[in-house]
Amino acid sequence: MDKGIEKEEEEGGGGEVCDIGLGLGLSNYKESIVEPSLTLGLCVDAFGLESKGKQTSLSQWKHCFGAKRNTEIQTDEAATAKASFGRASDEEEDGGARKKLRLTKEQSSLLEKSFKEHPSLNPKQKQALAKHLNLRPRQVEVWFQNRRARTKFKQTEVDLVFLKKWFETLTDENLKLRKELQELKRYKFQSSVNTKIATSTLSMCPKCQRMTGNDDGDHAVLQSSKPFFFDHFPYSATC
DNA sequence: CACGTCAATTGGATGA
DNA sequence: TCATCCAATTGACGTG
Repeated sequence: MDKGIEKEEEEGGGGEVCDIGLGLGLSNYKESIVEPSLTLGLCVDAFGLESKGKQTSLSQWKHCFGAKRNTEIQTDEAATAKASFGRASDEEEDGGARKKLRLTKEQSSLLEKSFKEHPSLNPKQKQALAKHLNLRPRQVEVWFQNRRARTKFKQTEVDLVFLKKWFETLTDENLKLRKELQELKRYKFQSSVNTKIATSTLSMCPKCQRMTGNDDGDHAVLQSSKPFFFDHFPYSATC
């Protein structure tokens, strides 16, 4: 699970929050962590709550520190004023309500380019990309996840169009085959009727051993050919 | 203001 | 147990 990381990262960058009033002893958290984490437990503990949920905790956090919003806005404005690549990674510095981050064109295009090269990142690539884009690794990871989801969705749409067309083709084919079958049945019936009529008026010539019509003294020979309906459908609909 | 987009979150599955 | 992925969802923001 990346929950641990998520927690660290999303709550990380909490330096400013820390500065504005959650003394928190964040330094106790992990000295090795570059971006000190603001654990919800701090707020929760402070109010004797047990909730571990992120959202809950965040709302508790907001609830607990109503003044935060101003700081948030200030932070945001400050962040917006920064250079493009610097902006995104500042997004969660307040550790408060989620704010919408828009990646810059440069960041997006580089991520796209990277995605085209390899739709999945190994940790090294992720780290390098994050460093290069001045984003947190988690942000890069999330971007790739969302990007894969978008790709899959688009592919599904393409597949859907293809399947619809295929379905139409098969429906047409099915209709053609049914018609052909009906015709064949009709001709078969007609043929059997004709045969009955023919046999009732035929007799064998004792001389040449061929079938002749009774009323035809010229030995009009009946060719033993294919039934007449055979060539009506030289090509099956399946061809 | 409804709606679309997209970064971010959540929770479950899976493999090492 | 941990890292990673995915699906579903949330929420901020831009736009018509």
